[in-house]
Amino acid sequence: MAGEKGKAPNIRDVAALAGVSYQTVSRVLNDSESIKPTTRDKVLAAIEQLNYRPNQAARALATNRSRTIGVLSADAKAFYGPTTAITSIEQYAREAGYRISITNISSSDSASIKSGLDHLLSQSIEALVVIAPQVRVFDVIRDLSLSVPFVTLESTGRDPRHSLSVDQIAGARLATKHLIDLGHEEIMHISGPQDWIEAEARMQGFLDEINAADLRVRAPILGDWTAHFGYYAGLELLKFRDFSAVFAGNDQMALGFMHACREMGIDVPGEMSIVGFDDIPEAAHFWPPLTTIRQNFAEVGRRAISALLAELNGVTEDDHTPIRPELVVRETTARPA
Amino acid sequence: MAGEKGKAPNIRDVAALAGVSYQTVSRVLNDSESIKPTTRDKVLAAIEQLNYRPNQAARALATNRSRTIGVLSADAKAFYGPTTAITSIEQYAREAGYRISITNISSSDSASIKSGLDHLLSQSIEALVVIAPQVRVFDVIRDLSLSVPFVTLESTGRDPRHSLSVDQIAGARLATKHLIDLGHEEIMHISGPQDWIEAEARMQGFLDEINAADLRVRAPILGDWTAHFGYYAGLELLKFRDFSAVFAGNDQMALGFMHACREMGIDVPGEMSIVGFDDIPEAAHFWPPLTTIRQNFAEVGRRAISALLAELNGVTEDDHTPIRPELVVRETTARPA
DNA sequence: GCCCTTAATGTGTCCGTTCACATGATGGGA
DNA sequence: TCCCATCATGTGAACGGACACATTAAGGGC
Repeated sequence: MAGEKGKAPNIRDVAALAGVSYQTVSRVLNDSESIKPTTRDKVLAAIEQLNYRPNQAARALATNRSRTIGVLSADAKAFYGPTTAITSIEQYAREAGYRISITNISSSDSASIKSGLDHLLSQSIEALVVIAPQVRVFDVIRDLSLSVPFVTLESTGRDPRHSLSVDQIAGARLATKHLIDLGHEEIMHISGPQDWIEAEARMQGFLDEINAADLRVRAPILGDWTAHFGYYAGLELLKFRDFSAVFAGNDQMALGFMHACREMGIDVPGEMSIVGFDDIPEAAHFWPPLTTIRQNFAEVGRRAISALLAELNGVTEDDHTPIRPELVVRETTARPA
Repeated sequence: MAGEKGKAPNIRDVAALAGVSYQTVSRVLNDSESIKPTTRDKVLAAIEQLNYRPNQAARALATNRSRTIGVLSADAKAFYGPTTAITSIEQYAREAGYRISITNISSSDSASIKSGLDHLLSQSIEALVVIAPQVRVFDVIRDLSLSVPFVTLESTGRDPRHSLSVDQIAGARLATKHLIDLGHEEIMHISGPQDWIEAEARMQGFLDEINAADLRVRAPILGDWTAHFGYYAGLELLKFRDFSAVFAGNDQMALGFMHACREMGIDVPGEMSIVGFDDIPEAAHFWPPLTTIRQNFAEVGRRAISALLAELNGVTEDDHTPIRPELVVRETTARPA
């Protein structure tokens, strides 16, 4: 209401109104020690009256702390996981007095990664979360020899000090083992894009388990995470019905694959078992409800911030135990015919 | 590699190395007129060598421009739309040299809205995009009498100067009319939460069309956007099979409803027609593939930034024509039995 | 060769905040 | 009554840039 005109009030305006020095106001803002309650109240009243907000840019400049955490995110076509993680990151960061700055990169070539990273770095971020688990991102990061703490949300153990994630390999093994335990011997894997670490890890888990059971290894199909891909891949693959189960790299591709099954007149799970990955909220309502691997994305986000804050505060946090994924059995898997 | 130690280099370090004054460096950075090419190259070389990055906080302080656009986003349970819009906003903002700062609010009570807005405002954002179309957000914004340009992504025409969106009412009418044209006379609507403007608008469109056709109006069910809700609502509603078609407020609720249909042994579309809203990428692969209303979220994001930038540059942009949604007919709708 | 214009570059100040240090009140012990 | 610790508050600088203005070098007309 008041002071609607001209410049925003600054700390000296507040000081003048409260009849104290600007330093006193600063002390109140940063609730330092040794402020007489009466003065504090006066200052607070002045702040209120002027609708004063501290200028973050000035504060950042003076303290040399931006209180910003950068998030580098891949332009994923499957939204659920990354979005959940980012929301959670934002929440915990804000609670800790940080803000986040997000940059999306649309392709994984190093120029675009570099430009995204540059955009972030130029904001003097204090820490970095990378949710763009494309292999190449790591090379770029290594080249830049980042001076800020960072974590990447993945789990292949390439760089265990900086990575943090649901254990993708374990999840993939869980999924594959479930199919094997049901008696399937010819299992197909529809993977995510080759340059995604998550995709690589899930494929790894799949292969590990197949080998452990001494089954025939089939070359996985490389997809792009979308339901569309799962559908078209299904149409192709199902021309030769030489497999009885599919482990899809994510729920969307599983959905597309089921669509193809229906169109080809193949019963799920009677003639074909399917397992997805992620447990997106819709998965329980697919037809049939999808058996899948649940991962706790929000927890990943929480831990990311917690790890970064610890590092910012000089504490080394050693809780790099991967978060365990969980098999959710619904109705797309059964014993082979 | 070089200068790995201590403080980040500043403009004077660059100037010293290049053998010019700091002002010359500043000119190169802002590519002002009148710089001798030789000098520019020297400066550029020094920048490169020191791996210098301008300090955004200092720049913001000096220019009184944060180059930040705030995004206030609801913690939506249905991710596709908002996420797509945000990604698009980020992209276009970055192209225009702005960064975005996102704040998620998890509930729509005014305290939480206010705190989210405060968080944003304290970063001296230059403009604001609100993707939290809860009714109450508007009241808070009005109370604060914001001094920055803002747009909200909705379309009820409450505040036409500041709103921008796919025309939700038209979309809902399209969906409803499609059902009516097929011959349905008892049509149910499962709406989004009452405090969401989008939900209100879709309901409005539904009612308009029902009235226009002189059909019986049934009280819509108030949902929460999730597939779970659609499912449980379906289980309840289908006890009384006194309707032959459903218009769901979004695709997720439609999916859950279809799940319920199947469980109750009701054939879709034979005995029950269903239309969703949004056209999420998975909708084409639901079983049966979902008839729905497509809206172009990315375009909404693009226009939001474009409108804000225009306002920041003093141009008034009058292109508030709502973006037309589109009916996508797939396989969940048919003539009533 | 001189003066004036203009292109190219340099100097002082300010942006709003915090930090290190300085100063002013208050009061208790001798 | 004086002094010194302690609490409370004030003062000058600095952070890293941008802007307004000042200055210097180069070029053209006479």
